[in-house]
Amino acid sequence: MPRDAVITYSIKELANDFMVTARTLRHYEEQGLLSPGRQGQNRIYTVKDRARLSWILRGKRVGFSLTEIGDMLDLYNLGDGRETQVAVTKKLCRDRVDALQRQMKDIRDTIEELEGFCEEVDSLVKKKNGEWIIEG
Amino acid sequence: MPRDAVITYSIKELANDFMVTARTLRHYEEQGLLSPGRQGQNRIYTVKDRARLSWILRGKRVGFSLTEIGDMLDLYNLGDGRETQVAVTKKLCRDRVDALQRQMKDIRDTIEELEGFCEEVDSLVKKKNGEWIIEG
DNA sequence: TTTCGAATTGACGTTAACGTCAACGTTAAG
DNA sequence: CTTAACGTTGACGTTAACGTCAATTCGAAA
Repeated sequence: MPRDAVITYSIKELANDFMVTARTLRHYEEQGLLSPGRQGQNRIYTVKDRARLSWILRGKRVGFSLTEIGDMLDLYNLGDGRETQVAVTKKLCRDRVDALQRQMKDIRDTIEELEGFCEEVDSLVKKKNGEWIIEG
Repeated sequence: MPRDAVITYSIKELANDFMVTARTLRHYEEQGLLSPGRQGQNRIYTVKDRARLSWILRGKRVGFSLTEIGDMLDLYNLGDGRETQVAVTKKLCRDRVDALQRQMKDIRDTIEELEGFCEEVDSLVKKKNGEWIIEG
């Protein structure tokens, strides 16, 4: 029972919730992607850490490496509004978006190809049946 | 100059065309993804090999592993029209398509987030300028 | 107080997808 | 004939993203 009303998670809780191992969370921390607080020696994860992890995992699913994800998370840590930094950040952002859009096209094409193949298989079977071929 | 009118490619030609190394093509062959003919000792790639390679690389771009891509290419080698095999093949196909569609959603979400962040950065700068803050 | 479960920190192992390098064969040009 | 360019087969190296295991430590329950 939490003494305060602050929602936190143990490493295993968070790991289970996101279907990853505790080792994975420690690894992400080693890589600087997460930095949970400590309660004594143990890690305690907040809701913000949760959101961050969610972002990380989605990044992975779309094919980014951990270092790339780290870079993207760093973008959020601007703080200083130096004009050049802002410009750089926005360019990186747009580059990412472009890459993702190219990836979407690839996926669409692959889906089409797979569905086309699926139909091909169907018609192949029907043809066989049409010629009264019961089994190959 | 080719003696016949059959279009073929050397390993380096193909590699250059697709912006990969020769080693990569040999690696794909080791993994059974490609099986070019030989002219003496040298590999000769046909137009079919080209198409296969194109498929492989697109598969990579959408996040499949080489073994997964190999499995998918094997689907095309049905030949035997055994009913069960056909069913299995179609299920694998559909599973792939589902996975790809989930991936598309992830990508769309990520794009949204990135664009949202981009605008956030913009408004942050304008605010600063509105308050006559030239530089952070 | 002992014991148990959950967490921690090293540190080394593993897999995928190539990179890199050595040693060698072939062919066309000078 | 010899050099260069291109190709070949091992075979070992590398990086990323964790897995795995050993040796603790800590807090709560029996």
